[in-house]
Amino acid sequence: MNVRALLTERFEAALAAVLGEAVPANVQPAGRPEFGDYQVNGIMPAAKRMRGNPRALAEQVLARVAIDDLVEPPEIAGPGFINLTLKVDFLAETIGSMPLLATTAHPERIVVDYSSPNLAKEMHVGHLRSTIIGDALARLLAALGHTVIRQNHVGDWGTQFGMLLTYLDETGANSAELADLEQFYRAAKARFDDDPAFAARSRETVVRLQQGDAHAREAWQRFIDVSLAHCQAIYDRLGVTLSPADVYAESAYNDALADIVAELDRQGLATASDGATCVFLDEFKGKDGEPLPVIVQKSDGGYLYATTDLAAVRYRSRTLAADRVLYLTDARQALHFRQIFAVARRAGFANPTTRLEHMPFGAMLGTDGRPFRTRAGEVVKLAELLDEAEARALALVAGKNPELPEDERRAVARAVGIGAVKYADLSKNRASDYVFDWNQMLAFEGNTAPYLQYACTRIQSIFRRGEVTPETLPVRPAIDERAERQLAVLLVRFQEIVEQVAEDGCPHLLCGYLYELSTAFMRFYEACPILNADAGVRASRLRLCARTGDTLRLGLGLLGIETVERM
RNA sequence: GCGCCCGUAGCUCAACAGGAUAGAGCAUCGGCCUUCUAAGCCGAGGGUUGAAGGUUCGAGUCCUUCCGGGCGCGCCA
Repeated sequence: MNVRALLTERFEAALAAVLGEAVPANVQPAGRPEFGDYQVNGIMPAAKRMRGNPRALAEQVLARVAIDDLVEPPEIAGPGFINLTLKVDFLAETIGSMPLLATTAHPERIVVDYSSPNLAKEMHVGHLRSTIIGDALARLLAALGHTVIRQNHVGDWGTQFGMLLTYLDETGANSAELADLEQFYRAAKARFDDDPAFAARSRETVVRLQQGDAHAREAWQRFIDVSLAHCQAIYDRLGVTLSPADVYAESAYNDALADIVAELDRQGLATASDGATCVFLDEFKGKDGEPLPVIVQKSDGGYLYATTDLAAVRYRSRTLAADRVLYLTDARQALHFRQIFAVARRAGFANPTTRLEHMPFGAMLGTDGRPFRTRAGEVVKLAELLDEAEARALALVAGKNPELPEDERRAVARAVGIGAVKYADLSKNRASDYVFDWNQMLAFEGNTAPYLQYACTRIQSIFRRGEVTPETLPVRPAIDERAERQLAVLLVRFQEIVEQVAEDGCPHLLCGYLYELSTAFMRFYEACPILNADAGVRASRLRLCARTGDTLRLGLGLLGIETVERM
């Protein structure tokens, strides 16, 4: 149940009845404990528009609003806030009988375009954000009952493939030698830069490849297969839900590109400019107000990523029948996607009802605050990052809990290490730049995955020790102590947080919530004896534990983070 | 030059639609393990939210100017 939405609905109905028009109630979680659990902030702006007295309006609204099943008698505070305190009965009933997460009444078909590495190179830290944030959103949207279509738009067709295939051809490299893609890429690049004849052959190879030359295609396929296998190994290790079936590569759009340009031309949107084919839209101006082009075909006849992205929009909107398409890419591509979406709308490649949303994320910075540049030899491969994370976690687990058997210790280290890496990324607002810092990422304290995982194990441990199964517990908890109440109020907020993340695409909100929930649980755990309490209280507190554990596990699950029995 | 994003405690980050006294973690200092896992809990210090104006009952949030950083701007993706 979405408590915030419920309160908003009730207050907006009352506001509409009083004012005769719809105005936002702006219900938010209360900023301070003394203000209750939620506060209504919409009275003051509404009163201002009506040139009325906010407190008087608040009284009128309170006379009309039907909320006594949910909250204690509300208070009007300050210039016109309404403070709401949830009834203990409502908290107990919600925790006792409402599902953790209700599915949406309006399921949609949602394409999530994420990860999308370039297959010319091995995956590195630069691919982390798209992969991890995208996967969390895909899981979360699916859990809300939407139909999620994952699209891994891998780069398998760029000009650098000419260089790689030519080098592959010349060296006759086998699969084992290809295993280190990074090394292979560097060697090919060095050759390309040093040897003009090799560079020329590379460019010819691109042309042959795009013409469908059998030999070139065979070598290309061999290379792609190796590279994709690398990616899949990383996905499996990360616990990312992408599979080979989700790969829909750039090359898949090849056959549509000519038609995209032809269609733009047919509609009079295409303009020849310096030999290239461009689309100019009024809303995009460059310096001195001169129009900014979207180039869809080069002067040599080749197509560009803009063309491919337009074809992808059309495929997703028409063929996949998406209601919504989410693009998880670098913020640097913001202008590109604004242009693509605008052109796609104008040309009718996207149905008018399809929502196209770029969900950008910030740049990768080093600890010095400078942009994290991928100079040759300085990229951190994802595989190495994950090795390091697991090794650090293993050392920590061994120190903290030496009694754990070897195999379990390894499993815990994996969950903790991988979880820490994913959570470090998920817990930060994706719009901000991202400081890549080993120590920060692998510090297992505070708002981190291990803290949340630890809270889960504490709960598990209580049930083990008490030899209690949650099914035997009473449905409704009694909520008497302050720590119990604070925990309960957070527990009933889960639905509203998940729905907000689904809307905004910001998993850090869910992270913040889960962390807050965990700290509330830790305080409850310190303040309220559970197993040693009298039978009635004990059962009630175990019910709160069970609900907290279920919420944490589900929440972490939506983020793609594993939990363990003990650690 | 034009445009987009960013600037919050020493560091890394929050602050949800303009709401009430800007919050966490790390680091620093001080407490708490003979009772459910101390990866924990409790407490202390630490801020002119880059600067200056403006809008209003109220601004970290909106507007203007400036400073500082990042990125983008015709045939790479």
